[in-house]
Amino acid sequence: MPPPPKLNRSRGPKPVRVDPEHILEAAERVFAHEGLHGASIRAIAREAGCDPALIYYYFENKEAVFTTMLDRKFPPLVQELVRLSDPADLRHTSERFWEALRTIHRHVGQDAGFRATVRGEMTRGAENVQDTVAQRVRPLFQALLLLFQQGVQRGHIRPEFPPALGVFFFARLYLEILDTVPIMAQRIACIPVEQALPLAEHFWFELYWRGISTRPEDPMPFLDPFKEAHA
Amino acid sequence: MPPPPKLNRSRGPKPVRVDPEHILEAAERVFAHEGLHGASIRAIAREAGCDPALIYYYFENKEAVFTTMLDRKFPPLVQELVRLSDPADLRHTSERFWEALRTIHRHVGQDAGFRATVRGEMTRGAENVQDTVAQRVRPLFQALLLLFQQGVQRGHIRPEFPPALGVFFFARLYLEILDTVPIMAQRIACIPVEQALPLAEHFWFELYWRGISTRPEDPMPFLDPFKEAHA
DNA sequence: GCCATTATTCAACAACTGTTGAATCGGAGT
DNA sequence: ACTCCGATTCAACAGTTGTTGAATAATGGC
Repeated sequence: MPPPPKLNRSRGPKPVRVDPEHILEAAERVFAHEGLHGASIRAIAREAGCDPALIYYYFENKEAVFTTMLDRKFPPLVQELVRLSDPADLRHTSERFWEALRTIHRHVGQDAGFRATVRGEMTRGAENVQDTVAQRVRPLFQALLLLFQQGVQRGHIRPEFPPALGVFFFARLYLEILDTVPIMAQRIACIPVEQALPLAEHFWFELYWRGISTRPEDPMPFLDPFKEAHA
Repeated sequence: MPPPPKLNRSRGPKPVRVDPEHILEAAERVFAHEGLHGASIRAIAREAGCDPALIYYYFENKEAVFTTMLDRKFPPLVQELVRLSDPADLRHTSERFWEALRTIHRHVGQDAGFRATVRGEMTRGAENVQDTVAQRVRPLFQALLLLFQQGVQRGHIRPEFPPALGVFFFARLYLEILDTVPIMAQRIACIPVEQALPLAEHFWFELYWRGISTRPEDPMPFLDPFKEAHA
């Protein structure tokens, strides 16, 4: 008796092609909750609505999916920050830094998964993954460094503050705020989550600028004031 | 032919008993690199030099190992911070905050794994694990909040700064510095790692205090100055 | 010397992981 | 009509995971 003709009618091209883009978007969502290590190929495939093997058809392995995802996210952000650090921009340094903050917010503010992944792989990931991430972060760091140094030259920023540290505090700690303020607000401090983040951004920037500024008490008119009660 | 008498002489009590303490210490080391999700019972057992099943003899499951570990670490830290927030302590608020920073450093500064785990499970962990962690963090938060509020009352801290945010920035961002400065120094900014962390702590505190202080320009004599060149 | 208890391991379970080779289907080219 | 190729899936691989039930050895009490 010949084996019953398995009704694998599902093989072959689908009505709508599952292209790499589609897989990357699914991967992003899955990496979000799980991190690089925790996100399984099967979970990504499930999210993308295809078979795990199809992912290997388009990508060499799991790590390639991850790095390709990075390469889609980082360049636009870096480009915008590079434009911001143009020496011809003569606005006050505090305002340019505020703009930098908003730029970062626009690019990665909605994407907790991306941030968690980058941070996770940076601090805990395997050696080569750390390198991969660091490579992408470095130009971002360089752009902000330029901005910082211009601030020192123009007398807006305290010259004794180590620029590398200044940039690190600005960017990395801001990401940390995006990541943890919602959770802390909810679980520890019992602040309504929607108010927590804008409030935190405002006061983080204020604190930061006072910290590095040569004239900490100067007003920052471009910052919308939060006059209402604070928890 | 009867099955050969398996020479399982290794069963039964060992010459030295593997007590729960020993397992917890091993678990701490393993959670360090891997996080709660990534650390396997088998890896912990290997580190402790026993069989995985023995861990289930002492602990209900993996999560129980984790929470027991938390319960050994948190209380001493909290206790010390509570002592620090005693209203009878009349030193200047900046000095007390600096002491709080050093206290945190003493308790969790050496233990990157503990920090990574707490942070990881807090932001990414399952719902109930998040609760577990939050429960342990809350008293710590409360102690620092008290310190902050005393600072406001004594006129040292800007009253318009939301206290919850102030405390959050202080503690959570400091942990972030402990975690990421070494890596950033090495991979991005190319600063020697040994110098990076003390430098970062110093300037973080300075920045923070200027940010929340009513008199940001006042000197802080208790801070050892870093007069040497900064990268 | 027997017995119960305690500490320890073994061996297996089912579920999951990254990855691969072969199979299949649909359409384009000729 | 035939062939070829790109897109897709199936089924399996070897490994790892959390967890458990039974087996075993040493120890202490009687």
